Amino acid sequence: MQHFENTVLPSPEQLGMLRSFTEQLVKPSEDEWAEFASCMRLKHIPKKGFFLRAGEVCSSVAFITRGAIRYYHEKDGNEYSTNFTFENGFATDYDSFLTRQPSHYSFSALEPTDIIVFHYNDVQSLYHRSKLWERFGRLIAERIFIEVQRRKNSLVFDSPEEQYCRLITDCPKILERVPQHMIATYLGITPVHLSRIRRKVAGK
Amino acid sequence: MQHFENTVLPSPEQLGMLRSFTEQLVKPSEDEWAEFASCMRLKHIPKKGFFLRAGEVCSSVAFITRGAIRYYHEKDGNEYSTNFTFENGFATDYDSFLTRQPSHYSFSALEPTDIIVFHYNDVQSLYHRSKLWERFGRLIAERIFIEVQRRKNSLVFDSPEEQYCRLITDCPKILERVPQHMIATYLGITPVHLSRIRRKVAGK
DNA sequence: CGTTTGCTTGAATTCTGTCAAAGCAGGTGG
DNA sequence: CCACCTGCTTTGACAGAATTCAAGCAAACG
Repeated sequence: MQHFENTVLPSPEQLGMLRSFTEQLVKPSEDEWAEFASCMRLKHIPKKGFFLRAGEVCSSVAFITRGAIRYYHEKDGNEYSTNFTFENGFATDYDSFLTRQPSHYSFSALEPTDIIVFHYNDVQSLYHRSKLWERFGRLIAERIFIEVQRRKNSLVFDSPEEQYCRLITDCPKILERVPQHMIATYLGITPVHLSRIRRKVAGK
Repeated sequence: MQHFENTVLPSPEQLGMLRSFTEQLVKPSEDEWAEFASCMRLKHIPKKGFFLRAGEVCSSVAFITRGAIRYYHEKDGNEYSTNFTFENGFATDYDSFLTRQPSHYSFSALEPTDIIVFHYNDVQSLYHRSKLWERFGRLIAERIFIEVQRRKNSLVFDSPEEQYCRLITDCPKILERVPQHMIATYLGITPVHLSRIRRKVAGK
């Protein structure tokens, strides 16, 4: 199997970011950490480059050490953004990753982006060999479940205006680093409508 | 801690349902299964009774052996249904269960319902003691993640009419066993609008 | 039988999208 | 330095979609 990533190791700084993140959930021993680290591959994605294109099976999970990745779906010639992930977050189509089905989504970099990549077979192998990494996998799955469920419910219960206001307080990174027309489709509305909502909210 | 469940054991039939479900994901030994079974508590919920009320912390996970449970959210005096679970499914506010925060949702029985209940401490104890149940927890979390993510994306990308048509084929149980006005809020629309969609779809 | 509950329908209102045009900034080349 | 792109946001006018309110029906139930 051919990998296009660099084979160089993550820098100490990059490793530190991932280790801090990981240790919020589990406390690996040095051996366990070494096992985890042996699965890492470094990759750089230039601005507007792709981590995944719709139609491909998502064969890896990426931890972002720098930059931002946007998830989007194409329909009728338009692009609908479904999520954004920044440094210190994981980017993947976990559905496609787990089910080995082609993804309906594309992932492209909004900024020059550095990621640490874990391939499917390596992840499954970690799960099988180690109770600790099995546990880590559970905690990650629980975490992203909660995230997507909260967002789903917000889409149903909250008006676009409420969602936008919540974004201002909960997730200012998105407002600062993502073009407005992408935020609009993320909220399920048109860029035109978001513009009007902003005017209305600003006038308060 | 006081439990209101019966202390009687599940019937062989109920146990069989849960075991079949479980063995789709993991293959427990007899000892492991016994450990699992020791955590079970039986409970009956009458029609219109509650499994959980908004404001309470969800302290358990329920496997439904008979009946149907509806999840809903109250806002501005209206009820918005977010999910329905039937026999052979798990019912819980997994967000509240995991985070130990009060739930924003109520769970009530649409029909007389029998459930097998697992309490938080027992579940966590299973996770800690056994790699197999840790794995089971991961697979369950992955499964419900995929389910809620697909539903979220359907809410954004599909028109109410498309969603309704999909429901007809993918989930006829809901149409047969859930009142229409609850389905409407589940689809993010008003009962009036769903009625009009039905007329339109029927005319084809 | 009368009441309740839930579904349908019509009319008026509000919300949201479409289309087209204009503004605004940053970047580039002359 | 300026003129001109180009990509993004804002605005206005209009059309279509969805909600609200209110009335009418039908089936289910005590």
